[in-house]
Amino acid sequence: MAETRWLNDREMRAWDGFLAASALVNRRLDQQLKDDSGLSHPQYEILVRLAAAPGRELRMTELANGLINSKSGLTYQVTQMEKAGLVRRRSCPSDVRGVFAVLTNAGSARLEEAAPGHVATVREVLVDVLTPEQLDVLAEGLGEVGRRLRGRTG
Amino acid sequence: MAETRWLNDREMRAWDGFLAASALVNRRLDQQLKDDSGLSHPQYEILVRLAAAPGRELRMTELANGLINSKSGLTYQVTQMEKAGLVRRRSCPSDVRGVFAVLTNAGSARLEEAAPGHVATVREVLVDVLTPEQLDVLAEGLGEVGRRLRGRTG
DNA sequence: TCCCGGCGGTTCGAATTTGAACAAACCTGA
DNA sequence: TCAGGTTTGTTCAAATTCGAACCGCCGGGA
Repeated sequence: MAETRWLNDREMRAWDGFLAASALVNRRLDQQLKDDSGLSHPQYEILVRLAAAPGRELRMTELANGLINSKSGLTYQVTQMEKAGLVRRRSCPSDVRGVFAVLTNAGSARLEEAAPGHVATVREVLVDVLTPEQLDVLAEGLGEVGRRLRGRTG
Repeated sequence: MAETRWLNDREMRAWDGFLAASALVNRRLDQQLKDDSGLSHPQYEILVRLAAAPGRELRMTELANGLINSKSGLTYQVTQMEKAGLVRRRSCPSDVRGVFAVLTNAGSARLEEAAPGHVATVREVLVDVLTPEQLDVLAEGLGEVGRRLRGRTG
């Protein structure tokens, strides 16, 4: 076991800041979405992804790989959203095992309804707090962080 | 309702990056801690805070305000950790309602044991991925984000 | 002294999350 | 054609989370 390289002051401040911001932002987002739209953050993310997907549908696995949650977690959420009429399941014609999650019109409407408030909160808690230069650094740095982590199974 | 100011490309990239990194980093951290030390990330955070506190003890409320989780969530975790012998409850002499969470020697030992692996992972997923300049921007920018959010009740 | 609003923690129930186990279908190579 | 390993999505039990309700206690003012 090599000698531990502890974090110096600069590194510690960055790490603490990241961790705290991460927790607080997520909490706030969840709260705002639930209060204003009755959607959880994971559910909102699913709607966004489906809305952006060609044909407004995605395979369960693709959806899970996005980042949201584990496979089983996704199954749960999609089931909930299906009950709420926001999403519909469609079996894949070329692979019997496969399942598409399809965005319904109701789901699309719900998303459009929730989006403005969500964006406003995103600005309030993060985007409008930072300068354009800071935003660029964030995009580049954290983008790389995410890229390196993506692909690991959970 | 004012016109919605949607996110431009730069803002979107920053936001996506932040969100993805946040989720992925947290997932990875949780996994590493659990695998190597049998601690959850919340539990690790509690140990760190207590270790840094004068007398190695903190009031429940102070601990909850840190950021971890809701009051009830903290009650749950402290109970778990008490069962595991990592922490002990001590009632506050000057206020019957008050409760201190106190770090035990076992808790302290457990933390020292877990820390090297944790720090290594923190470096691997974030700190060593970024340049010193990026770390500074992160610390400053996200520090401000956190500061603005802190103090809201969950 | 007594009353009342607020604080500190816990308890409760409901919702959500996760990993492991599972069953079925797919695909590759012999 | 067939065996074997892999992929897909679901099910299951267990752990964790949250918010709301709750109880007892604190402190200030009448």
